[in-house]
Amino acid sequence: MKLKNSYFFTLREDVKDEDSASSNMLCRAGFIKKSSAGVYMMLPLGMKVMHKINAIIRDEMDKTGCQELLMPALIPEDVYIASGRREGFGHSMFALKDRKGQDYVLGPTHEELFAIAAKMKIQSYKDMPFSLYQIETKFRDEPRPRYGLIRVREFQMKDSYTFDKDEEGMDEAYAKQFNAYKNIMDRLHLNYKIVRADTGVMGGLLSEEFQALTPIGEDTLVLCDNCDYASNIEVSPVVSTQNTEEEKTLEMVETPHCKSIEEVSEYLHIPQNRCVKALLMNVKDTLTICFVRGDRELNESKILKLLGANEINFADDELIATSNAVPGFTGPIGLNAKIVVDQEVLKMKNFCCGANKEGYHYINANPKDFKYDYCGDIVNVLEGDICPVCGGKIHFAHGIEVGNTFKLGTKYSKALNLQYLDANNTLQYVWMGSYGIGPARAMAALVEQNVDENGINWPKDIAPYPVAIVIISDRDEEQVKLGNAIYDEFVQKGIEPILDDRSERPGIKFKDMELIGIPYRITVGRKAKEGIVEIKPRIGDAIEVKAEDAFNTLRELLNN
RNA sequence: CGGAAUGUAGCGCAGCUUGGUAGCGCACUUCGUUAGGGACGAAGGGGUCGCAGGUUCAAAUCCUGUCAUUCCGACCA
Repeated sequence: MKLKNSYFFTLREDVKDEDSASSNMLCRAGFIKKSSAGVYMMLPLGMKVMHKINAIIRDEMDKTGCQELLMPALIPEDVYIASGRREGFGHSMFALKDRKGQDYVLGPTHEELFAIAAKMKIQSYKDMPFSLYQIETKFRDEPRPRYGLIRVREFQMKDSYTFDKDEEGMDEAYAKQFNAYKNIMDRLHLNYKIVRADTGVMGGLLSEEFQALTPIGEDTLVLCDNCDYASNIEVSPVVSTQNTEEEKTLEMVETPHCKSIEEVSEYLHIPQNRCVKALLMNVKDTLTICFVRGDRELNESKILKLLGANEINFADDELIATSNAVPGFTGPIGLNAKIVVDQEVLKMKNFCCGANKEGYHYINANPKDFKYDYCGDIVNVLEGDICPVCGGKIHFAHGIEVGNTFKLGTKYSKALNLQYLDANNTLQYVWMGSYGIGPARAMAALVEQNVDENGINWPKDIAPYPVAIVIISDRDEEQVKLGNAIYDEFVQKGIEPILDDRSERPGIKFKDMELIGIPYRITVGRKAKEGIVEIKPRIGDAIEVKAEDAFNTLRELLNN
């Protein structure tokens, strides 16, 4: 690309309304531009990077024997009603009507259509295994788009689907895809962790996430100091220990105006982890009161799973009035409401909890003092908790979910009646897996991991162009001639460079190439007449080479 | 969906309290000087002040409504 006569611009100042290093830099460097909330234009430089990322993804998918196709984005709503997911996605689905009044949605993910496609092919067990993928635009009406390309409402996703006749086959297909995902992450040079995760709205048997590590990541990852345990906090089990001290006598004490657990803890000089707090929730319009250790927080996925519910909210005053609970002083003893107790609470002794009486708490409460309806692990782990695998200590990290793999089992084949005849001539359901990667998220995550005060620092294979040839002065004929000659040689030999042939001062050209993150710069300057140019990496010192050696030297640098 | 804020030139902002010729920096155009790390001088071009309604002789400014964007929550692959 020759910059003169190209669509190329950079911004000197930070961009308002961009809230992360990656989105700010990508906007300043002219890769992307926000169009509306959570919707971006992908500009030419951004497209270059997307193509490189997608090429790696396609290569690894093709290697597993996965075949590429393309599904529509515009899909009749019925398809999702049939699978039972229309309700599950709810408002996060973009919905519209055609001129005849027919209901359509814009696809948020495509299990249904792939199952329908599979139906056209699968009749017998001999028709499997096979796998399909696409790179397509997905639409999800996120309540709160954020962090540039990281949480958006319209985005490209590579999604693949595997079809097998039994669980064993699915496991094998999963392993192949999983391995391809590892290769993709490695080739993208992402710093990532693979963690166990909740299956969420996808359903199924197993979900693992490929998480790019960065402090702005929206997911909390639970890692062990000692072993390689790695899990998304939403499914990390809490390992609790039985308190063995002797039970004391239950006693009601005055705690005037102490509503929060912090206030109670401070007033009574009892640490928060020796208190039990109440969370007054609304589950299916029933007041559901959860009791957890004072310093814990409720884990939404865990409690929904325990109760078999889809949604949980805080209870309103009206709902609270259906019981004798006193907000701020709610305790499990003598409480007439649906009670869910965290398993850890049952191992506590002589704890403090609300007395269901304004201004009073109990001390020395014990599990034998109250009844409950449900018990389970319903809280988040904390840093310093015990690793469920090795007993070591756990710590947190934050990640961006770049990829996700699911063993779906027969959930969708059952919903959509995807069956085959086995060797005994009986109908069986197909076993499916689904696998997603967000290429633009990967791009944003890469920038988050590779950015400094001068701009982006792309990995060599991902950069929009691996090298920029900078002509110091466009009024120096020899420089212009040599710069163009080197450019032509590179193009002819298969490396596509940028040629900065603009009439700008050198400083501007250097700054721009650093901002957009070109890994190497060939500077054609004052020694051009001697046939000597400089090669400078994005970070590091320049070397001088003869112009005729520039290509080979650079190829070496790119390959090492 | 709750709480808060902001919409003024391509980008970043001031002006609004106290109504009276629409401004600054960057970017852009022309000329000159400059030329290996975001130059300097001079002269210029560019804006339905988010939109609609109201008050007023007069509205970027005051009032009402509305839309959009952002932040904190809730929510979320």
